[in-house]
Formats: sequence, structure tokens, C-alpha cells
Amino acid sequence: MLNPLQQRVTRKYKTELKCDVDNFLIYLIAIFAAMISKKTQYGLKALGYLAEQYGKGPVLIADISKKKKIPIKFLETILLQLKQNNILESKKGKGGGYYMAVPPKSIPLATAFRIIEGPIAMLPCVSLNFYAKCKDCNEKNCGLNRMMILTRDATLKVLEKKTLYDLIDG
Amino acid sequence: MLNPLQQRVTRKYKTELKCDVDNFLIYLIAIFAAMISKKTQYGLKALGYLAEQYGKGPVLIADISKKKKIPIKFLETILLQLKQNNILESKKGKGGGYYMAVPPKSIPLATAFRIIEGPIAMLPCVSLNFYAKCKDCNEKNCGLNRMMILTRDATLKVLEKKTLYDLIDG
DNA sequence: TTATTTCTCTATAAAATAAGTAGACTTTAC
DNA sequence: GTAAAGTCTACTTATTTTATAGAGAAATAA
Repeated sequence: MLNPLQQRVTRKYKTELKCDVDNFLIYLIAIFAAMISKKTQYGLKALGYLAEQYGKGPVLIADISKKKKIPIKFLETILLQLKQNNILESKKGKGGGYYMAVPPKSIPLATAFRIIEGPIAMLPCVSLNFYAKCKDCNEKNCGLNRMMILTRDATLKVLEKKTLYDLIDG
Repeated sequence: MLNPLQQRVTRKYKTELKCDVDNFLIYLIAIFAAMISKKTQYGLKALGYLAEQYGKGPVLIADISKKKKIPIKFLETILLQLKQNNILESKKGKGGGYYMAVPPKSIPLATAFRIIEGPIAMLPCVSLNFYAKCKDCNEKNCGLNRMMILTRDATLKVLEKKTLYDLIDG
């Protein structure tokens, strides 16, 4: 029996990929299996880089794009969004670019994550910042709700404590 | 500035939804903001119900569908997948249905989650069961990788400890 | 053995989201 | 005023998610 990712690969390529081609699979899986979007991945990578450059003046989008291997046009939209949510500042014209206006240590990962990706919780009915009631389900009573609250809190404990500073490579 | 979910809603309805319509937003968000898929949500709900019925013989798909408000045809495929991965057993014909063959307490949530949804980690490069190397990135050195390992471990601590039994409502 | 019940399997369709691109516009420095 | 840089709107394409249809196979009971 193939696992869900193997199944997806199999479906895509219309031929069954068995376990003896694991190496190939592992390569392919990178294309499919990401629970955070490319956008968030790019955004956090970029923030790590800007955190590293903190205090050194504006950094070009093109520079970030090159260093972190992020498609430049996609990166533009992500950085803009981070600026509009007060995580970053920017300067136009020659010598311009993006930069962090406050120390990287002062911004929890959770804050950036919520701006780029959205909710941290796995279900709306357990989300603190994006709460929404389930229809057809009484929360007070729901076993799934209870479990998702536990995982949310476990994740939050990390993301609230760690900051953009912790994204710096090396 | 609208948050990501507001933006999504706005894009969908082609009219900008501002903060003063928060109540309406909250309702709509339920449609958009789910970090686990409906499939996983349905699957875990169904498992909770079958855990509750453990030892009482087979349960009809139609019964689960009705009690948990899950589209029946969709539910069929989910239950089948769980059977093929040895989480459930089934019996055909009159008096048939799906049932758990082992005590609900013996199956960690993580096991079911991986079968239905896939990886628990937020990135392939930190996944234990669905690992894949990032291209263009040296893991040993990567700040994002380090952070995602921490969140993965926090989540796993819950999902490995809790079981299908904990999904039972009430 | 035939009818009925129930799960099984394959295929496909529709809707939604994610990922990426194009190109015109604005602001700033020199 | 010109070049450099970010800003903004609109779009396209690819992929995934969320189903649904309908024939098939197995078990049971009459």
C-alpha cells in the first residue's frame, strides 16, 4: 500500500511508483509535500536574511531574490505585504531597498507567520486570531476541537517565543 | 491593511471587506481558513465516532455520514483509505460496515494524521516520515529549518501521545 | 439461486487555491 | 531630467481539493 504522497505522485505520473524507487520519490516529494506554502517559506527566508542585515541599511529586492533563490516578482508581493503589516520598512530610489525598522528579536515568528500564511491553528474553530465557529458541531463537546487546541498551544509556545532573529542562518 | 484572510475574501467577492464587517467576515472565514483539509477533518471525526462505537460491531458508512454530517461519497473514499492502511476493518453485506479492530487507545493521532493528511511537519526538509531535501539550501545551516524542527517536535509530542480514543466527543 | 445489502474501485468534474508574471506607475537620489 | 528602486493592478497557469457517478464484488438471507 502506497502512502498518501506516493499515491499523489503515482496519480500524477500515471504509473505506480513502488518503494524501490524511494530515492526518486524523495526528490519528487519535495514538489508536493509542503504544509506551509512556498509563499510563507520564501517570506520567512527573506526575513531571516533581512534580520541578518539589520542595521546595515536597505537591501535590494534583487539581492534577497538572488541570495535566497526566490522568484523576484513573487518576492516583491511578499515583501510589500510585510511592509503593509509593519514588519518591514522600505526606501525608494537609488540606495533604497527593504530593511527591518525594529530589532529582529522584538518580532515573534508567530506575528510574521500570521501575516504571510494566516492562522497557526489547524482548524478555524481553535484559532485565536482567525476564529470561526464550525457549523454542525458543538465545540464544547468536540473531541477533535480538544485535540487541535492542544497542538495549537504546543506550536504557539515555540512560535511566540522564537523571533525573526532565530531565522538567521548559520 | 487587510489581513491575508480578509484579502482572500475580498478577492473572492470583488468588494473590499473592512474591519467593521468583522462578524460577516468571521462567518466567511470558516470557508477559507483551514490548515488541515476537509478530508482530514472528516476522517478524524469519523474515527472519533468509530472509536466511540468500538466493540459494538460494524457501523454503516451511511450512519457515520449522517451523524457527523459528512458527504457520503467522500466519506467512502476516506474510510477505504484508512482500511487499506490498517486503521479500520470492514464487513460487506447485511450487518456490515466499518469498525476498529484494535482498541482506539492503541492508535496515536499521528498515525491517522499521516495516513489522511500526510506530513505533520510544516516543511519536507524537517519531516520524519516524508523527508525530502531542500534544493538550494543547506539544512545544517538553515535558520528556518531549525525553527521548523522545533515546531514539529512540539506538535508531535501531542499527536504521538494522544490517540483515537481522545477524539471521542463529550 | 436470487435478491438485497453493503463495501470497493475507477474515473472524472467542478471549484478553489497557490504560484508566478507582465507591465505601468510612483518616489527618491544625484 | 534621468536612472534606480519600490508599488500596484491585473492577469494567467498549474495544482490541489472536494467532491460525485456508476459499475463491480462480496456477504447474507430468503
